[in-house]
Amino acid sequence: MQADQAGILDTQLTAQVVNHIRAKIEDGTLQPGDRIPPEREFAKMLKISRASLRTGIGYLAAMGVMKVRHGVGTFVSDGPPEIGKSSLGLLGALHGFKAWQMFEVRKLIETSLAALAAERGKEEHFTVLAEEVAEMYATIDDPAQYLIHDVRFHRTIAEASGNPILAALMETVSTALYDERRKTAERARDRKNSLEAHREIYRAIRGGHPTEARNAMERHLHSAESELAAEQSARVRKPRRERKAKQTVPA
Amino acid sequence: MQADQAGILDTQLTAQVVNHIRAKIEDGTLQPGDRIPPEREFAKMLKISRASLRTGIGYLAAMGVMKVRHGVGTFVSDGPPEIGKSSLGLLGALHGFKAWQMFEVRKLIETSLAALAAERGKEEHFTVLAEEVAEMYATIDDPAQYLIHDVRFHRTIAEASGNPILAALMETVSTALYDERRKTAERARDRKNSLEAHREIYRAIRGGHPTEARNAMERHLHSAESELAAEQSARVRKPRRERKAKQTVPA
DNA sequence: TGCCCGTGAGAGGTCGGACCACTTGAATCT
DNA sequence: AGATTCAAGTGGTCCGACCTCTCACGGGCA
Repeated sequence: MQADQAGILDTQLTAQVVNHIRAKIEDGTLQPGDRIPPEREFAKMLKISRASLRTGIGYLAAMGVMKVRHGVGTFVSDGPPEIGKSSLGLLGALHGFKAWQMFEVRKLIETSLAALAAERGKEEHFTVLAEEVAEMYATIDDPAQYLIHDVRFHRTIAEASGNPILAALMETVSTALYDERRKTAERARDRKNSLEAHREIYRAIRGGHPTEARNAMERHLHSAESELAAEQSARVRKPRRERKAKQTVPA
Repeated sequence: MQADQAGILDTQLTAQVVNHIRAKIEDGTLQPGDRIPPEREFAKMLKISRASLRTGIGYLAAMGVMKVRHGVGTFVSDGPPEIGKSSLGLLGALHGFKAWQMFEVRKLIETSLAALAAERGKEEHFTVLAEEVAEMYATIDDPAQYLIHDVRFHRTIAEASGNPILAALMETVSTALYDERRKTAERARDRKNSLEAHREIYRAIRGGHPTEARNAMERHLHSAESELAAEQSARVRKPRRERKAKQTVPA
């Protein structure tokens, strides 16, 4: 488990900080929501400077393991797990990920999530799903509100799947995809179709039909992708600039 | 471009650094392999202290976007993309991810990868796959070497899938899973089975049969999981390594 | 009594600038 | 020519001072 191997952590000291906290987490000394000592104290304990300690904490914060609150303290993250949620967008720009590739991943994950939810979902999840569908009906004319319930619907399915890793991955991909489309305004007709699709998904899941749930989700995402593509094709695309020499770039 | 989504970035200044570089990457000014100015210079340009700059760079490095090389410089990452590769293990410990959950994700991703590879793979990929299978034959009695080719085989399939995001996710999950089992010694008979499985997968992919490829991969991973479970259950009375010793903080 | 606001302790955030450690390649010695 | 040395350049660490943000305590006022 001392997995710094491929890790190529910044340096010795940050690695020391990370391992120290990692150990505390793995043996249960530190649990979600717990607070670590003030930086000045902690630095003294570890016999390193405050700056180095902060580097290590920053690393953990970037991974989503720690949460720093100015003026309050530093805590172990206690919300739902996040895997590279904030980095996918940037990595996409860097490596030239295409929207269809992200969508392909999303479809893969969400269809499986739907199937798993149909298999393992509990009554409590079904209840929430039903509520969200109802809310979508109620907010069919309010795009912003509708979107909130749409997101919650998918998130609940993820939770019902019983696989938090898959749920986290869905969150990551969805977020990156959402950033891509944030500027596009959904059309009312799209929401109408979307609503129907969600109802189908809900029924398949509640009925305990994995394959149907998977197919319904597949159809839903497929049409969502088509709508998104249609909207985006109407927009101007900025081309990537060409650069050959690998040298220092002026700021 | 936009203000970082819900981005709970550490602070204003780190956000400034991240956005500055993000912008450069998004408009193509910075590309993989490029070097950014020396910290002292760069800090002066951005009119912030070197410490703050380093915080921002550390954040980007943690996300896998930047690569810092002591005594040389700081570069934009130029290898294959990584999504939370180093964080999954820690997040697993924190949120209590189970091995079966990780395996479930791995199966989902790799089976899809195999199917996609069968659809989209190019001759070059097939050639490499064939070579790796041959190497596996040759190293059937050398666990360490065998493992290397095993990994390369799967990695090549990922590349052949034409979806770098999915490939990166596979890498992430595999790494985390590998950390769990690094101590277990594979048995010769397992490698024998494994080898057969790889041959089947290879043939299905080369033949352009997505469904067969998916099924073959499914079978392969299923038996791999069983073997892993068998090995781990065999070592009862040894639940977790005791890292109490390391609690004493190596100074 | 009870609400409001000032205030200070404590926590993280930023700073600058000295000094250490690592890489690299040019200058020097053999 | 080849091996060795060394200095410049770049990231790594440290110190210690000061700024900003939160929050709770407690006095003042209604």
